[in-house]
Amino acid sequence: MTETDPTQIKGFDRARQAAARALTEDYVEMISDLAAEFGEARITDLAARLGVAHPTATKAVARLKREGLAISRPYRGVFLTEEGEALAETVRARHRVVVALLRAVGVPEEVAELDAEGIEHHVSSRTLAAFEAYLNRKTD
Amino acid sequence: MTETDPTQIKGFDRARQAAARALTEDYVEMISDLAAEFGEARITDLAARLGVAHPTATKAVARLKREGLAISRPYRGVFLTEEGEALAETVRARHRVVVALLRAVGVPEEVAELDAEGIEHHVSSRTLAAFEAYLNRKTD
DNA sequence: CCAAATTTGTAGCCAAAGCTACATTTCGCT
DNA sequence: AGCGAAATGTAGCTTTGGCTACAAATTTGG
Repeated sequence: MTETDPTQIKGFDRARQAAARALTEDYVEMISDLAAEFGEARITDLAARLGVAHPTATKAVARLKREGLAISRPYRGVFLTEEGEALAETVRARHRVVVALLRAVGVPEEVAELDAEGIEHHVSSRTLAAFEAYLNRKTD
Repeated sequence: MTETDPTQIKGFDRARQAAARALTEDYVEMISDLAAEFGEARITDLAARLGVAHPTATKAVARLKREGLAISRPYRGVFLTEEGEALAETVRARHRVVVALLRAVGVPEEVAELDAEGIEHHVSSRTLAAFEAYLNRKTD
C-alpha cells in the first residue's frame, strides 16, 4: 500500500461535506431573501429562483424543518427560525466577501456573482478571515 | 408569480453542474498523479487517497470508462486516455493557480491547499484568467 | 360566491455516490 | 508450486436530490 497523505484526504472530505452543506445554505439564504422582499417565502418562488421543480423545494424545506432551521404550516409560507436567520446572515456575509475578493483581484462583476455562488460554500473561516484582511488592506 | 432574476438561477445551476463535474475531475487528477508516481493507478490506492471504500472507486472508474476518459482491464491498473490526460492537466493547472491566488491574498499554505480542493471546481475560465493576470501583475 | 386558475401537497420513480458483505483473482514468499 | 495475504470484482442496500403525475387546497375574477 501507498502511504497516504492525510492532508489530501482531508481536502476531499471537506469538499464533500461542503457540497452537502451547500444546498442547505442556498435554501436558507433564499428563504431569507424572499422574506425580506415579500414578507414570506412561498414554495413556488423558492423553486423558481433555485431552478428546480416545486416538489424538490418542498422536500428541501421538510429537511430544513427537521433540522430546526425553518417552520411552516400546510399551504402557508415558509419562515426561518432564529437559528435559520443566523445561518442566513452568515451565508450572506460570506457571499459578499467572496464577491468583493473576486472583484478586487480583477474578476468582472457578472462573472464574480456567478462563480461566488459555487465558491462560497468551500471558503473556510480561516480563508474568509484572510479575504477580509486583504480587502481591508486594499481599502486603506 | 415573482419575476425571477435569470442571473441568480444561472448561478445555482452552474454550481450544481460544477458539483457534478467535481467527482470526475478529482478522480482523473488522482489517476494521473498515481500514474506519474507509480506508473499505474490501482483501485485500492485511488480509494485510499480519495477517502472512500474501494467499490466506490470501482464504480467511479466504470463511469470514467463509459465517458472515454480512462481504460482498464479486470485486475489491472487504471489508465487515462488521451482525453483523460488532457482533462487531468487542465485540472492540475487550475488547482495550482487557485492555490497560488489564495496564497497571494494571504491564506496560509495549509488552508489554501484544503480549500482549493473544493473551490477549484467552481472557478470558471474567465475567473481563472483573472487570477492568472493578477498573479502576473504581483510577480512583476 | 362560485368556478377557474394557481399553489401546495403527496406518491412514486430514477440516478448517483456511498457503504458492507462476500466471491474471485493475483501477488508475494517460503 | 502452492498457500496465505492483498487486491479487485460483484451484489445489493441506503440516502439524497432530482423529476412527473396527480390530488387537494387556496386565491382570484367575473
